[in-house]
Amino acid sequence: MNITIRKIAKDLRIAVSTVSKAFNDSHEISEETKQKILEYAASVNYIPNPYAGSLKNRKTKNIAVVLPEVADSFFSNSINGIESVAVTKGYHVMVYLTHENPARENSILRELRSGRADGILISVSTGIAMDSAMHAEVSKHIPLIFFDRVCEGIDSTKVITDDFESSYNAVRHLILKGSRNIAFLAFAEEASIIRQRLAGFRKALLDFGIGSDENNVVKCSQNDAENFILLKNFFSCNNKVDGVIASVEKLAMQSYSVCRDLNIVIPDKLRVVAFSNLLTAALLNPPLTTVTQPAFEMGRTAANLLFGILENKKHKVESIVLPSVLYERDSTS
Amino acid sequence: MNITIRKIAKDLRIAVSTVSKAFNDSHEISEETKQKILEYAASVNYIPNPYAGSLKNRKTKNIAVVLPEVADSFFSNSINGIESVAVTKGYHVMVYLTHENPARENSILRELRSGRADGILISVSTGIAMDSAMHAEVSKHIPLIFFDRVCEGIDSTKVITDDFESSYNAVRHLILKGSRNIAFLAFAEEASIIRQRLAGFRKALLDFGIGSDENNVVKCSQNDAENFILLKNFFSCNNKVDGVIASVEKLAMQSYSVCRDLNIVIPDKLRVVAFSNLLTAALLNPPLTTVTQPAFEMGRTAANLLFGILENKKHKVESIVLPSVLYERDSTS
DNA sequence: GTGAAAGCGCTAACAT
DNA sequence: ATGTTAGCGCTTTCAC
Repeated sequence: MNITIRKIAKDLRIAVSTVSKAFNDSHEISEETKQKILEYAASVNYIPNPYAGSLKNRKTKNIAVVLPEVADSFFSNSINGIESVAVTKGYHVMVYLTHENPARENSILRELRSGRADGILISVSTGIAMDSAMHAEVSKHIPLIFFDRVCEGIDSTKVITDDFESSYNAVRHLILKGSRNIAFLAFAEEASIIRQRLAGFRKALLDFGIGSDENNVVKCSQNDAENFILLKNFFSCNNKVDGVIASVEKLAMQSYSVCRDLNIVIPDKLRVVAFSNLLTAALLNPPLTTVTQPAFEMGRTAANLLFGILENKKHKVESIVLPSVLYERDSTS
Repeated sequence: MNITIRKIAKDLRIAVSTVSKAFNDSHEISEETKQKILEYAASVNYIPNPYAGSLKNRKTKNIAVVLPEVADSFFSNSINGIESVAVTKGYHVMVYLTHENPARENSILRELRSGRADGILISVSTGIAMDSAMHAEVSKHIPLIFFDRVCEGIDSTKVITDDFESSYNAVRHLILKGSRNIAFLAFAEEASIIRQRLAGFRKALLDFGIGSDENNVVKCSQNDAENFILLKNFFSCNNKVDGVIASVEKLAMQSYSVCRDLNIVIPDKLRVVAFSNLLTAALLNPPLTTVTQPAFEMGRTAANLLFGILENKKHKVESIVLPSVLYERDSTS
């Protein structure tokens, strides 16, 4: 059996409440007994059960991080950001993966209403409506903060990046480098980030008078194999396309593979810029120009916001925008 | 206030124990009342508090995954493997990052004795002794399974890969391709995996009569900036080196950067093979030959083993070895 | 088949 | 300053 507060009390012949108060550093306990208790506890290696107290004060010191996936440099770095502040606040991080499956995401959120964690940090998967009833409902019961991929229609705190502007800038960059026929590889148009990036793309085409050809928006799917074929077809059949915006990392990788197969030389024949946090971007062949999201900072900011809410209950809904940065490399030279 | 079992009992004018039993599908409850209770519960959206029961039966349905880092393709993929089985078993995954800091790792393990999670899956950080007292102690109190980076001296279940053999094979591969002066970039020699990989390296040099020159083992540090300088010096000063084994992904990336700076052409002047799970390995310049660990499977296997222990208490200590595979690419052609 | 009551480990009134 | 007691939400004997 584990050692409990009650056992300590018995061993020391004092009341459990005294022991409890000693641990909570209550001022109504004499320094002397406090010391005695702490020392004894340390000697028997006492570690409080975190969930016993949680029953009363409903604080587990756990937070849930809900993500589409983890094997992705954006998400893994945002976990780093979240963890960096969780550690300092004494919180524990639970990770939930939705694998871009709305049904799975909903069931995770439903479960999270149980009180398993005190708050939620979420980046919604594609297919989740911008006013998802489940997300709205859950956020009413437990502090929930969206980051990166948000439900725009729900009035909850959000931490996002300037997708519209950075997409606009990426397109302008391609145009300045000489591209005139630019394609946008859209991953799941329902996602907030993709909508924004697509809007920035269209606005740039318009502003620079390149003409927005709807055919230049390639609607990709969730399936890697399908996308590969899709992209192969697209690039084979549209050889006037001389610039491409990959709206997510995966699509950039696939574009590289496809171009290699098709002997399309980047950037000579096709310039590529991708929304990506890949550490290896500079080592690719050719080095990849990226729009890089402040993943770590977004995670850190979202976590800070959540702990602010958790610690003093006052929930001022806010929307924070952290800028992405364009790293110019050889794929657009 | 949240809806509880007690409220349901009151609303339905029955005893709490009856409600509890209904949820646990007890046979001593009539189908009729069971139905009534379940329906009512669903209608009011009842979700049991997971930690209330945990006080009695000490089962939280949480497992802790302790890792050196998460922004690494091996670890993120092993999380995927772990999650894939946790989901089917109804377990929740808590992620702890040690950042290769033994002190941090020990404090995490200490905390984990609190009962916050039912079991632990851990890949130890460098600097942790192979017979770490803390790890040994914790594993006596709570099911703990090592994966990949283990404490060899502790008698606990482990899931590893064939580091010695795959390292040996990687060296042989370099030799067959023509390399005669092979260096080993060692990341933290204390780590179990590095020791094994180093041993495989030395054995191969011996077997093929290439002569093991201790100077060819570069002891790298945890610090990226330091390593960059270290490697730059090494490659500048040792231009007879014509093959290199990067014992971890990071060191491969740094070698690529260094070679680019030094105008060392891979593989003409230097062949490179790296222990790595990088998805982009094939897209690098040049495509990188890798020894790839079965990350997903290792996570999945470790999790299955843990749930086995958790579910029927019988703990037969075992050591499972899953093979890595060598992907030959242009960096060693 | 259903209910009453004790108790899991802890906190927080409320005494003393 | 210290002790008593009543829960938190649930499970689990043990009665009925």
